[in-house]
Amino acid sequence: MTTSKIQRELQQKKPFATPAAEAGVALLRTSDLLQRRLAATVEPHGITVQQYNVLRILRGAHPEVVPTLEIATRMIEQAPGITRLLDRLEAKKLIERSRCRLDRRRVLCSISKSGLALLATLERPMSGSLAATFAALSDAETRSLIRLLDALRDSLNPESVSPTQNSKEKSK
Amino acid sequence: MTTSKIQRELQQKKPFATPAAEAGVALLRTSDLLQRRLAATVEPHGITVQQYNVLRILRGAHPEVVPTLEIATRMIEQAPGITRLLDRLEAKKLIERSRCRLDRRRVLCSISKSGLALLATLERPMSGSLAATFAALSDAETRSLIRLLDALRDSLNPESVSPTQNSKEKSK
DNA sequence: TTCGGATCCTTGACATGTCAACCAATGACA
DNA sequence: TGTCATTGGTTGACATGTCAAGGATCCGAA
Repeated sequence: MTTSKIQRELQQKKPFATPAAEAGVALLRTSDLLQRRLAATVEPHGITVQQYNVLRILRGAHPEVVPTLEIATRMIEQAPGITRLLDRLEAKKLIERSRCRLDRRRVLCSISKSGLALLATLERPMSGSLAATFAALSDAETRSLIRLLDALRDSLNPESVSPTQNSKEKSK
Repeated sequence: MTTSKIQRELQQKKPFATPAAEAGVALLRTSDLLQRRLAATVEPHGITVQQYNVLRILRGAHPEVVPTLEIATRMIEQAPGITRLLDRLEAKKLIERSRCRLDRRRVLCSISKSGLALLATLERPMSGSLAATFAALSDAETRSLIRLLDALRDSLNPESVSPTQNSKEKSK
């Protein structure tokens, strides 16, 4: 075909210069759409996708607790965002926070009973949204997609960013 | 392998329930990383990736002009976000806006000379970042990825959202 | 020609994310 | 035991996105 699907979606006149450019746009756009679908799924329950992810992390660790910055690492986000995200979750009583006794700098987080209940409620809708989305692909295709994305993340790791990328010096 | 790559990245204890769940997380996470890399690429030049995309759209139409809502459609965003995004671009003198004479409700946007110059400057760094990212994949793999993502977007289109998804009525 | 409903944005209020700067606690070393 | 860099988090200022509501304009029918 002469015009690609994504090109039509964007009503773009000119074709992409490289396959990489097209794949990049396709990746960002597809992810954005998925993000929106998932957001629409959790939104009626008063949380965002990010908040949902934090709850999942905390449930995964349950009954152990997780320090704030470890959550930040597992999400991709910066710490300040996590602090406030946790503030909101705590305000909704979906998590609990307490200072670590051994190291009083640390704040330990854990999921509350209602947090667990909310996750249970969201289980079906969320896996339904995912299933509906990936119904477009066969199992083999889904696994293939996973493999390709895994390879991409390898070259996207902060460490492997080429020198020309970095405008800011991070030396000590 | 018993534990997937993404599972290790998230330091997740439990394996994914379904391939769809794993693929969903992989998609969102990979896209987020790409988004960050691209953001780091344009940031030294004082714009965001979204602003860059708007400039690309306007350059694509140049010398024709584009009404605000058409930009909103091509980006995935809602209109209010676009208005303010355009405000910032106009403040930086990268675009120009004017009322349409035939239909005074419309605001027509076009890229300015310095907008074009900025895009020219960003050409190399941006395609470099994309190339570096997709260097991890062969051409055939990149095309395969594009195809899989295209298929996903088909089932992610707002129209094809299953009824149970929609909490809000959108009937007229 | 004038009224009412659509269309195209824009504005206000608010959620959330980022960077820079800060505070508090820890831990190592003099 | 005092000092000081490091670590873990929080706060402030600001950018950007969302939803709801509000102009302004257009258009078609009475």
